[in-house]
Amino acid sequence: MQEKVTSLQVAERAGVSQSAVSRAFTSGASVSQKTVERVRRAAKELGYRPNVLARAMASGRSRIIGLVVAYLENYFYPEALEKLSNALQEKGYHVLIFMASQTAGNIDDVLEEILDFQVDGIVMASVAMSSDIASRCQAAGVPVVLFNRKQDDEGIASVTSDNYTGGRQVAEFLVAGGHERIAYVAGWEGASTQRDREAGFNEGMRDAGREVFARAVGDFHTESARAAARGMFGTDSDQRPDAVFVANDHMAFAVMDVIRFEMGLRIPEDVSVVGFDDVPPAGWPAYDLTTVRQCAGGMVRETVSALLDLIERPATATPRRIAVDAPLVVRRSARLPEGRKWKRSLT
Amino acid sequence: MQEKVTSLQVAERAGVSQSAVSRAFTSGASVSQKTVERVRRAAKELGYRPNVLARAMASGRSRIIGLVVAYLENYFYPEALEKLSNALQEKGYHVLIFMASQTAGNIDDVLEEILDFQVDGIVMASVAMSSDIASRCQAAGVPVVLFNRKQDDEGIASVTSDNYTGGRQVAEFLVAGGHERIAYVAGWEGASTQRDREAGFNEGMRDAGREVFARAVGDFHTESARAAARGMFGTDSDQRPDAVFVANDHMAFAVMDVIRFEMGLRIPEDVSVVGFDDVPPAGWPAYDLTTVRQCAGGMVRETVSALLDLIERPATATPRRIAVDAPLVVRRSARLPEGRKWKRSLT
DNA sequence: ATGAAAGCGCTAACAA
DNA sequence: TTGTTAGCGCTTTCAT
Repeated sequence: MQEKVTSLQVAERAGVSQSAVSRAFTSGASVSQKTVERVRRAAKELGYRPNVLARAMASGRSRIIGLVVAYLENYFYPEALEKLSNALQEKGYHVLIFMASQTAGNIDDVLEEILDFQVDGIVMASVAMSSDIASRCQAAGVPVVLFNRKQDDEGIASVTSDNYTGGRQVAEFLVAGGHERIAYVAGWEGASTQRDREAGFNEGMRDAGREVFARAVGDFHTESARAAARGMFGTDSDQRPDAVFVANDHMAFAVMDVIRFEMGLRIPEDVSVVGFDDVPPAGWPAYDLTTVRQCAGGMVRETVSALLDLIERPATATPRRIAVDAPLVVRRSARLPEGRKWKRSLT
Repeated sequence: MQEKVTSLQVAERAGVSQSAVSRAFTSGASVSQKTVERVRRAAKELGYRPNVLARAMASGRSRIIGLVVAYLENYFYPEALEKLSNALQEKGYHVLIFMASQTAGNIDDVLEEILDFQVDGIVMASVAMSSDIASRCQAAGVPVVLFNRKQDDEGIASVTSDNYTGGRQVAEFLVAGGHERIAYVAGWEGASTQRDREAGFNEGMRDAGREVFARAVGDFHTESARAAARGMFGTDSDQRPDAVFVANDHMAFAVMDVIRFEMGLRIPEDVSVVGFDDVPPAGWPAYDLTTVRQCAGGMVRETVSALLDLIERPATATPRRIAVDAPLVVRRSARLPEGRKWKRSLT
């Protein structure tokens, strides 16, 4: 087992001071090109690499971002996580993961643990955060960005899709499709995504002079969504919705399966289904789900940019609250309205 | 923004030495109960929490585990990641994520970055690692466990399913089902999982006095798998397989979709399909896929146990190479053989 | 541009 | 059990 190589040893070998070694590995430090080369060569010969932890200690900046994530069951999150980690790596930051159960107390504990690591910033994905928690981070001087959740509090940075407009579009689309009995399957009601999607949907319905025919709660979980669908569609044909907007894709798949395989109904002939997220399975032929796309790439870009701004320019940066465009992706799970406005999407 | 509270300040307030504070926060240290209480109280009043990075520096143990992961597209990994992170958190370790593209050079860079963090251990998931890389870690004194991959080298710890036996069972199952033309869709051929699954499958076929009717490579990707399926099933009925074993579920979904929606064939009446992994969508009614279950929970347990053993007992521990049982889960995507041996699974 | 020196906040001998 | 002391490996003034 190879001994640990320190900057001091490199310094000796290169015939410079230890600080020179430090500077040679610090971009933007004031060192001559010559020194850098000598140090770099000595370092290579010795197999030296700077110790990130020591650097973090001395500089007070760890270049670690804490990511709190509640559940990876929704396939939107793995994709987002992958992109987030990549984007941060490119900026020289790394992601320390914290799985949090939705249980209230847990988030608090997790937060303490995160702060213990002296992280430079925190991304909270799919976590309903009390403003109290946010202020604790502020107090500790650690910027936070909510990902795919938001808070009423203006002081808390967040990046979401434009859930409201997304929900609204679905209402317009289903009304235009000539549906008579349009229902809604809600996600977990503590989530801002759920609330905004439903609010937009309701507003769209109201503007069309329509009412939501039925509503059930699926809590963003497969089993609850199935139960909701059974209650909603297990009745006579004139009491049953002929279209349903489901608050996310993960539940929409469950709802579609109940409709087709338990109720024996056809999609979209008997029932149109629309989801939200556009996770990969939505594009698989077995579902071919019309849905509102959450652009993971765009959301991640905004998140990274907002967070790094807060970290690197704490004086001037203010918490952004961003809503990324969320276009409707028209596939075959829902009847296509007449007219050129609604065209089937190519993917 | 609250000032940083150090152990020294706590010590002063509690009227003890700074080391006493350190001990009060170290389990198993020799401190009197009385001191612990006084320190804890002072700490609470000041809002003090130990700085993990400083502790890591001083002790030489970061309690950080580096996780290298190549792609989260296969839904087996999100589940495994969630469980792994949780299991490690319980043991007081945390997970630092490194996304690696499959590109060869990239893994090397990523490895350097990981080592810079002075991680206590490394889990490499779904990464084909050269033994060279492994020995570099050994040299640096950092234990590595491969997750869902293995190496010929005996010195490298790994945890996989029993892919060989899994593949074998599939052959037996499909032969027992009375299939005449049994085909195989391979994953990326650089992966040990692919090779072991195929080897077991081939062996099972051979033992039954049968040959594999057709073979194509899907590289573990949706699009390649679709292409493979098109080539395989786009022919006359007597030249077309009546059963296919696909090297993982992710590809199996793509293959099923091509068979049903492009070729217009029925599953399992015309073609039986069997996958590998048992990711959640395999249980969804739209697929209802017969598959070999990779028990993520069990694999994670073994991984954590093997890794912590290596970390905490470096003297005695030897790299384990574990193969976790992988049972066949019988659903409706494949014709059920006669007899009591093969019973439909309940889930 | 370079070096000397003082920490960053903690752990770990060593003494007492 | 407790306090004292010496680092862990780096960054960062401050001189030069």
